[in-house]
Amino acid sequence: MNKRSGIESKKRIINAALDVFSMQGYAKANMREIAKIAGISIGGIYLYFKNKEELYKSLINDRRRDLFNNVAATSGKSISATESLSNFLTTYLEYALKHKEFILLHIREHGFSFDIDKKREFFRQQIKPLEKIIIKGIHSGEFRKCNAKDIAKIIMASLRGVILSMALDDDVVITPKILTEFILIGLLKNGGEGKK
Amino acid sequence: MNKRSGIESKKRIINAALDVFSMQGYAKANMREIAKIAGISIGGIYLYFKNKEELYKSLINDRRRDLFNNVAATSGKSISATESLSNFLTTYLEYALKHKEFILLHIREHGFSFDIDKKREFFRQQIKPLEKIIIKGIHSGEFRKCNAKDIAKIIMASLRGVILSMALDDDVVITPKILTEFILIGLLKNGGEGKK
DNA sequence: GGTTCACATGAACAAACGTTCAGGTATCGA
DNA sequence: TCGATACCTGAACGTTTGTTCATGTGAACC
Repeated sequence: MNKRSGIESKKRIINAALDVFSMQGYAKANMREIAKIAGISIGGIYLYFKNKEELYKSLINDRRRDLFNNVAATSGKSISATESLSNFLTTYLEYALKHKEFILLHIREHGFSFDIDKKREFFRQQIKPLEKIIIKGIHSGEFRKCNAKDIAKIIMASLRGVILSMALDDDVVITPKILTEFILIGLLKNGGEGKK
Repeated sequence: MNKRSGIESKKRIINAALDVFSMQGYAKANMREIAKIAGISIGGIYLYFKNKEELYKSLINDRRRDLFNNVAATSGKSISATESLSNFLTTYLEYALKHKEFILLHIREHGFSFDIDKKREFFRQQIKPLEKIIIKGIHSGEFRKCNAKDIAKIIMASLRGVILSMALDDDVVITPKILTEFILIGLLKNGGEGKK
């Protein structure tokens, strides 16, 4: 084999691992296949990662940070709560479409494998900005009065479901626009003004 | 060991398998553990199921039929589309809470393991009644004009996400009532009457 | 040329897995 | 008591897996 830089080899391994882990799940994924796809020998992987678990964790943490930065980058800019919400949803959906493999992996393995605490923390941090947007919207009079915490949970859960469905089924396409609209105005014709 | 009826043994195996599969996922689940929990020997399992895959499939198919019957039982009764929708959501949420293990298993393994076609068919059949409800609501004037297919997809995806979140996080509790309300009236204060 | 260093290899090992099978046991009708 | 039947056992087998390690190779410096 050609001589390569350590950095390049590591990158190759990470990419291959992301492929294999997301296609097969952690348990079924096998180091030999990752090595093959990365164009390196089995032993080679262990030069860069202590073991399978470390490889997996490293992967997940990288991507999490990435997603988090993406969301942070688009928040705080917009003026109205409606706009903020739209941006929030759009950022997530677009990121998810770009990184299907990561999404699949993350949802598949969430709550089962190691590092559960980190995962819960991650999700909690995802909800926080959403809750803020809703509170802002209520205060500004854009949104109806509601329990911001509950609604944030519902929206986050729905978003997860939408992303999951799109990642799983190629023929499920839900645009940020139509999702935002649905979340904003609901189904009823008269906007449910009879309710509190 | 005590002598048991074949039927009882089979039941024990199915229950144990559901536990183990949903906790560990298909790949990591191991026959010896299932046997232990079921209170039978490894060899014993193979008296009732050809192999691991058949055991898994049998499990999944049983539960799917069960859920399907549940949904079918509560549809068609109600009068207004709003009521129908509420029933639909409630049935799913309640079933999901009762059978967390199955839900976890189903979502975890969807699109990855064998029998993918059956799974897609299952999801398509889930969406159909929902779409009908929406069309009914539009015709009756209860719901705003919208693309019923798209909205059905969004609602189904959201429902999946809500169920997933509740199954994964014990502290995420979303009642059918609050979910229904949210889907019906959305977030905006004025119901978005400016939109088409 | 010799030495050092970073990078790479894949046979070998131990553990864990799904599955098989030769045999064992309780129950019951004859 | 004697099969016959239904139910059950777990050692054994072959395979696959994660991981290790003795060994190899090319480039850079002296």
